[in-house]
Amino acid sequence: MQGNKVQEQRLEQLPVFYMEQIVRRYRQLATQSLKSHHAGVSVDQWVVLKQISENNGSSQVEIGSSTVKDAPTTTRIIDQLVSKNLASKQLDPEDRRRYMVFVTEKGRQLIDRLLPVVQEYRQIPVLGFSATEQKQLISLLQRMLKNLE
Amino acid sequence: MQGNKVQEQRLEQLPVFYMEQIVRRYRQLATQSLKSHHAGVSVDQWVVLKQISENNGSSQVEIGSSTVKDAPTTTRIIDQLVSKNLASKQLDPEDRRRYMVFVTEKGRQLIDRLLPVVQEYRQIPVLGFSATEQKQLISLLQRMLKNLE
DNA sequence: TTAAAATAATTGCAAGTGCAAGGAAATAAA
DNA sequence: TTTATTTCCTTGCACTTGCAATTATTTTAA
Repeated sequence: MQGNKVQEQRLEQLPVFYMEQIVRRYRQLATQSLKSHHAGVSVDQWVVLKQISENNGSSQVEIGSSTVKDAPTTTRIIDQLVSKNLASKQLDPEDRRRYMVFVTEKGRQLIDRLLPVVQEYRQIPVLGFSATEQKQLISLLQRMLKNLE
Repeated sequence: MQGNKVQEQRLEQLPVFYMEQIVRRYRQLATQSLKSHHAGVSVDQWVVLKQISENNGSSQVEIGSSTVKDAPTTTRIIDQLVSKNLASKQLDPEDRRRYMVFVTEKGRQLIDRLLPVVQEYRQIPVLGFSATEQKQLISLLQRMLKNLE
């Protein structure tokens, strides 16, 4: 029976299988690290806050596209930052559909304080990787992403 | 000001940044593919169902550990499969804490029907990858995972 | 000028996930 | 035996996320 059996494929041979675990554990690690430093922000909030600071005054869609999050998610995260007084929104007078998003002074201070913390846990997954290996990895990942577009 | 500025790190240099996108798009692709073939099961349900079929009669913790999902998630997915008549649970008479999980005939038929579909979309992310590159990738991912343990 | 289409942001909802807590049964220790 | 610990599974809750629908505004086309 089943003479034409398709070749079996184990989960352990699927890159995505590992990636799911890596992403999950990495997020746990990051969450934990932020918490232990009393960051007061989640991983996503951190990423968006940092991105705002690098594009101060840009719109929510711009923030969203640079962090690769959809519009509703971006809205919600920014609102969380605003309610924590780390960011502020201001209607763009030249296009009243848009909000210009800014980092507050408190937000900037938080960034300065957390930057070294973040830099540190970001290195953990690639501990022991040579520069070449890191580039290789990134390149492979970019190709995968392209395949999925 | 800020003379000792930490070296900036762009999101585009973070492997995890790509992995999140890859995982997300891959899941979308898989979901869509299953739906277009009227699978009637989600991606996670598929993975668990397949895993059950390869370890017929094993307990939920065993299923969970082989798919790397936690106990509550495993319970819920299995219950979904049971309610769809694709799997069945049966108390282990020798250890009445455990349930032995089985694939039903309907479940087995579904697996046979979906296997080629799944095999196909699983190849998409690594299209154009040589065997060597795939091995390299897996190896790098395994090292990352180890770093995170 | 008016109508249609596109864009920015928001809201609501269904579904999934992680985590903590709890119940039942088995095992180990007292 | 009795008690304590461990294991397997389940339940509840808070939180996130993807998706569809909606509003307000701007841009394009008629």
